[in-house]
Amino acid sequence: MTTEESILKAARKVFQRKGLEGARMQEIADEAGINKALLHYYFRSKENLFEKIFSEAFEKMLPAVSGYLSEATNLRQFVVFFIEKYFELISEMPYAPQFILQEINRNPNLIANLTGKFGLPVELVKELIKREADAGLIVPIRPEHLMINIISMIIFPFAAKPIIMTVLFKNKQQAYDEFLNQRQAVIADFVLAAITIKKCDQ
Amino acid sequence: MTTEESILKAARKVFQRKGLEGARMQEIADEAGINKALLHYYFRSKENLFEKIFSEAFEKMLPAVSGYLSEATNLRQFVVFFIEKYFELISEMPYAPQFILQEINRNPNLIANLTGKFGLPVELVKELIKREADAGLIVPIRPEHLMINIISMIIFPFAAKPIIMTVLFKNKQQAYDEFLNQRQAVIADFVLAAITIKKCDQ
DNA sequence: GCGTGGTTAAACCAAATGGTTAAATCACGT
DNA sequence: ACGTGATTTAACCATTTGGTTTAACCACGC
Repeated sequence: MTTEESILKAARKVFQRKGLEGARMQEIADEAGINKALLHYYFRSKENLFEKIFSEAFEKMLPAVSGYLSEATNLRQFVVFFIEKYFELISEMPYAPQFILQEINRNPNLIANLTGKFGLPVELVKELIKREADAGLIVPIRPEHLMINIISMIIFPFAAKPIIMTVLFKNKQQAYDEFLNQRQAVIADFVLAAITIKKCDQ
Repeated sequence: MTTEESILKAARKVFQRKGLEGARMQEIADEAGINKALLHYYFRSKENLFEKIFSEAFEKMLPAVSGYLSEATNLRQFVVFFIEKYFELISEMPYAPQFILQEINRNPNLIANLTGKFGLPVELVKELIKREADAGLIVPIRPEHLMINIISMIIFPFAAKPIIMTVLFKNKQQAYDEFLNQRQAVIADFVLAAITIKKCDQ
């Protein structure tokens, strides 16, 4: 691992836990196993480094999903595939959502710089919903609600990990990890059950 | 409104948007329409003021719900009532969840001071689920997953407001507010549809 | 009128922090 | 051996920021 990589790794960790204002350059240097001078030798300023970490996280979290989804031919397929992909994504960067939300909350301008570059496949979902609702296969639901429902159920337990672990699992790390692992399947079942109209062909 | 109240109101606003480290005492004073000297005259230190705002938010968000829920006699009732109450709560303090999550993420010790004072009605839900699943009324589901699913779908759209408003609603405040208003009913329908087993008595 | 407590203004202090600098060292290929 | 870029050390600077202090002011009830 090059020095630059270890700096970025350290910056990711510190920024994502503490936020821009809470992070200390010294802490990032320590975490990277180098000193402050070298840190500035690589990345001139805190803002500079932060901007790299933030946009990296932002770009990874949003558009990654929408890309390979156009293939879905029915809603069930879409839902299962979407949940699978998004779960993979967030498992790799569990702190990113909380980090992004906090920083945008603190400085809404951050969103302006990145707007337009991304999107959710609302149009596709809208079409799938319309077609299958007309065919009596699923309950009609606004695509925005469906998407947000799914994303909420995936992201929130990662963002709220410390609280949930305390309130629901007596701080047992293992019990919580097991809980998280179950969720991909649980959410898929939950969503499909919620939107599917069951046939009564008895 | 007394000076103390206006300080607390200002502190709530600034702390919840910027976090402990991002907040400036001067900004809180300005927001309250007073000067820094008076701010310290009322609340000796930043930590002191922050602690008040944080534990206030924390205590309001968690246990408020679990109290008046023991009355529920069936799961449907519980779900509807829980969603209604939690929605009321969060509508009054939409920034609280994001704030709490961020601060706990930054300093996990914050959770230790408050542990044990609260809880979610998992036992009650577990009983209701068991009874009605045995009776073939609902799909069996771990109570923890059900609770987290519901809470996720309620909280997340508030926490992610700026992003969702941009990605899904072209920054139209009105469209987003309308979306949020729909969610109480949408979530209730969604959850009930997900857990209910429909009778085929044709 | 007078004291008391809320309030302001402005200057001030000490600590923390982002950032710089200078000199020395180290590792490496040439 | 030499040079170059990476790295360290340590001191240093300027700014920000939480917090204090002092004096004056104001409104109020007694």
